[in-house]
Amino acid sequence: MANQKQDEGATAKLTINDIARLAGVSKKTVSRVINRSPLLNRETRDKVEAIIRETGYVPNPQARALALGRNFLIGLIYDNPNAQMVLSMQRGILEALHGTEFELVIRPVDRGSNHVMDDIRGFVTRQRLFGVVVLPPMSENDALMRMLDEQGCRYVRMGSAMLDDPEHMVASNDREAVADAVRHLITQGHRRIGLIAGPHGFRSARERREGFEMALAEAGISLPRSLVADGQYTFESGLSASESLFDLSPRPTAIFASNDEMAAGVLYAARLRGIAVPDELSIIGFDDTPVTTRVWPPLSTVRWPIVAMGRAAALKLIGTAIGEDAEVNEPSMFSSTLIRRGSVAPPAQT
Amino acid sequence: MANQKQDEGATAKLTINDIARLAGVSKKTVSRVINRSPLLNRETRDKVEAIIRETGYVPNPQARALALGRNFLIGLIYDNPNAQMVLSMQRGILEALHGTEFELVIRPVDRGSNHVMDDIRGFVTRQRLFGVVVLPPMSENDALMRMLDEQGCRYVRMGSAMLDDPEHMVASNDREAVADAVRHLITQGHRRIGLIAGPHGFRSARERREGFEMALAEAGISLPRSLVADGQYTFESGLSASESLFDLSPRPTAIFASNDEMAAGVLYAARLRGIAVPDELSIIGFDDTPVTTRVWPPLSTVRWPIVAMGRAAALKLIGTAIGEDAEVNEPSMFSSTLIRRGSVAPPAQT
DNA sequence: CCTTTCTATGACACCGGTGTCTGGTTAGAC
DNA sequence: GTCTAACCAGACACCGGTGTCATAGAAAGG
Repeated sequence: MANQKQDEGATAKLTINDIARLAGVSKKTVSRVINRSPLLNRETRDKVEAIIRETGYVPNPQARALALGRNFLIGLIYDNPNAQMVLSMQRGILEALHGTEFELVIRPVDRGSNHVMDDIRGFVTRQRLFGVVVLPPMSENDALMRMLDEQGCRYVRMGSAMLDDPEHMVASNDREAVADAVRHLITQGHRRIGLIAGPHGFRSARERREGFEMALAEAGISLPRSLVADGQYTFESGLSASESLFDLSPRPTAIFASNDEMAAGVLYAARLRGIAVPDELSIIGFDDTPVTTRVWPPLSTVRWPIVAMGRAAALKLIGTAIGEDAEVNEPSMFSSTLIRRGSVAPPAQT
Repeated sequence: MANQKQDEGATAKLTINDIARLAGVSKKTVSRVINRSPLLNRETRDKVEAIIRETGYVPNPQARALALGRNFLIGLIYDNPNAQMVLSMQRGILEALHGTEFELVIRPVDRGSNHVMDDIRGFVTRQRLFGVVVLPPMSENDALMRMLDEQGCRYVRMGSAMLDDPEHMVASNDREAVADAVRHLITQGHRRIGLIAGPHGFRSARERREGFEMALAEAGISLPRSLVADGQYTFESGLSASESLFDLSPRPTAIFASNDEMAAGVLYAARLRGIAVPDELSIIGFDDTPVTTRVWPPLSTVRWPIVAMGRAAALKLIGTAIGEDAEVNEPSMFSSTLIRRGSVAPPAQT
């Protein structure tokens, strides 16, 4: 709109040739300066650097990518109902990428669709991504990883258990974390503890269920099938799943919901029935999403270090970029902790 | 891991030359096929297309970007406390980008930092982005837009009021939406209505406040300064802001919170004080985030079409790509609607 | 049948960087 | 005073596409 820029971009883009001409050197020398080549005369370097600073020259990443044969784009592939977790993961990855020349390209996919595979293939091959981070539940798809391998696309997968080479995986130990949470309930005196499981096909659902069963088994508590209700990781599914649990007689005195959304559903259902939480019913969720502190009473839950895991995943990916054989010492296994809030109490005396 | 791929990428990347050789034509002809040039012999086209299909050739986007002088990356710049809104916006933009060759690169920034401007400049120039979508409150920064202009970077900004040329802006009409919500409260019989305002410096905070004041003025209700509390769009700020409102005597019978997080804070504070909602206090929030349906009672709120607005923003941006002068007929103004849930009732008879 | 016009294709330079190899200086060794 | 080595910097090809222009062959016109 201003009159002085007729053409696109007032700052007519400078090229390496412009800098070379201004500095009176060859483009290759400028290239050396940019890439911090050690075999450069100090004066030459200073001179070129001064020009670069003055002009504000920025190398064209497309040209660089073309010449180098690889680009600086990391993809994030996800298909997860948990918005909060996706966003935290983005944050973690971006923290790791900050200050590097890498950028993050996001790609939500539809797990249900029968061309997910093609979608993702198109995504990674079209953009020639440097690598991708895959979030659960997509990350549990081994066929996808094989495909990525075939396409020569690096990957790191996130998950609830170590499913792969630690070099390609960042995981939290859901099973143990849930077992801890359930042990906490048992310590409080609970014996009839209900489980709202996550959807079939989610590894996290299985891990959490196994942790639940593990803790009960340890304490010698039997688990009738009726105390396990199926959920879909959604608020609504938590709501309806708890209905079936509430119909039981005797009613469970505590419920572990496999994620916070469902735990919020349990709480809501309890209110609808006039069941007091935590006096008549204890609830523990999983994820530590903000909703846990918005409801009343605030929900006890299991917190896992999403941001740190995202950061670790990204560092694993770009670690190989720095030096092909540079040791990548990011941890692969993260542990979660039980956050105690107001939704757990000893069972009523009855 | 498999023995057949020694080198990176089992599918050694095919180039346009390979296709040209296989098809027995020049690379330019292959290029024409890819770009659907109309002046091509049918047979030639079919032959080349067949080869492309068989081999699974995908043009290198970096080379394309270099030759074309522009790339196919859209940036999303945001600095917003509202996770849900950021994610919905991402979804809307991605919907619009789906099926095109554009990808979305995300870039959260720190508004507080005093090198935000440089950060963003680095982002858009380094990657030579095709264009960016800027979310509030960054989108209210006119200096940023000038800078983007200077860098020759297209942009579309999102906001709560039309701040710019409709070509560069997608906005919702927050003022009118809030006025509607408050009119609803007035219709129910409320006269002492409190406001929890958003942070200074957020245009949305101002618009919502003005809508609030507008509705009261229409009804001839005066607004003492004490009925307005400052918030920061966070749950905690809503919580503490409502304390001051609750200390008033007489207490307001209704509170409009400028976003849902703060509305959730009001609800929480009410519970702490033993104030019944909606019997003794009505609450309306803004945004229609999931938390509104997780709490008890579910919160009435104002819903704005985030996803649709994101889609519109992206289409505006890439619309100019299709044909330089193609009419972009995406709407620029969107309107919000009041969602009635359980947090509003007529004031108590007292 | 020859010229003109149009159509379909190819040759070649170019986009903006990087890798390789070569050549000119300078310094150190004899 | 040479010879050699070390060090710097430049020439040039190349990455994988696209734009421009030339040209061969076919179709149209006289």
